[in-house]
Amino acid sequence: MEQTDFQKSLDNAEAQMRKGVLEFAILLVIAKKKTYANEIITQLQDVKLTVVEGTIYPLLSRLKNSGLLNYDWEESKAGPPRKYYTLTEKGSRFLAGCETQWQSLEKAIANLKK
Amino acid sequence: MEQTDFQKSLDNAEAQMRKGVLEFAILLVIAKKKTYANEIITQLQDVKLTVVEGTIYPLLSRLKNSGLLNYDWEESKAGPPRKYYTLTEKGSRFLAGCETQWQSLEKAIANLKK
DNA sequence: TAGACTACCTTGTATTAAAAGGTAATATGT
DNA sequence: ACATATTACCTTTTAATACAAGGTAGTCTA
Repeated sequence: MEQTDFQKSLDNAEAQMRKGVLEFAILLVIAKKKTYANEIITQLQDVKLTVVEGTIYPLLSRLKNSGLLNYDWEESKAGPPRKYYTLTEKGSRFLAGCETQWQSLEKAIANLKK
Repeated sequence: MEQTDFQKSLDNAEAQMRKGVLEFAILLVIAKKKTYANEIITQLQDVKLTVVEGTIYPLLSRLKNSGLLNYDWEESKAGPPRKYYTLTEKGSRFLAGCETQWQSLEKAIANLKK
């Protein structure tokens, strides 16, 4: 019971950290190559960043509406058509900004440990 | 107007990242030496992690209620008494868990860049 | 003794991740 | 050809929480 609560708090802390970089992580995935929602989820899973559909769809829409992403429909050989997302020029600039912020965050944590 | 929106989005992304590590950052500060709310705010400010009172008080209470922190009142030479926080044994274990998660997050981002 | 300063805390609001549920297109097995 | 499974899209509701704003009280100084 005690251990369970502790683990729950730790899981929550992990979730908080993950949330913080989610947008950044998604942009990194799309920057590498055009992809669609389910593939992004898999890619993030591979680096231990679990995200679910209910999270990613609204987020992709938000990024699209902000002009950071574009998409085009593409047929699939094994299922319904997919929305393939790419970065816009604005999205690339935004990603660059995120990288800077990420570095500054890494520096901040490193400094706090000193 | 365009530039303003862009900057707003970036600021938002920065805020998200900051939020994600806030709890971790606060624990790191307290781990170094016992401190009180306003001093924590200053310390975080010094490493470019801006936090305000309305954020930190509820958070400290939460951590206290979870058994991760303790506090004791101490007189001040220049103002009202202060609540000095320290890590409990459980808090130390929790912090260790956070460090592990942070490292795994750094690894995740590094992998996504490859 | 009035004002400034420092410290504590609470309430209301907005954002947003995640849970849960829903629609539709294609493929597969019988 | 029809039912089922799979893959893909999306929306609605809920809960957590950072921050803005506002409030109380102790201490110091002029």
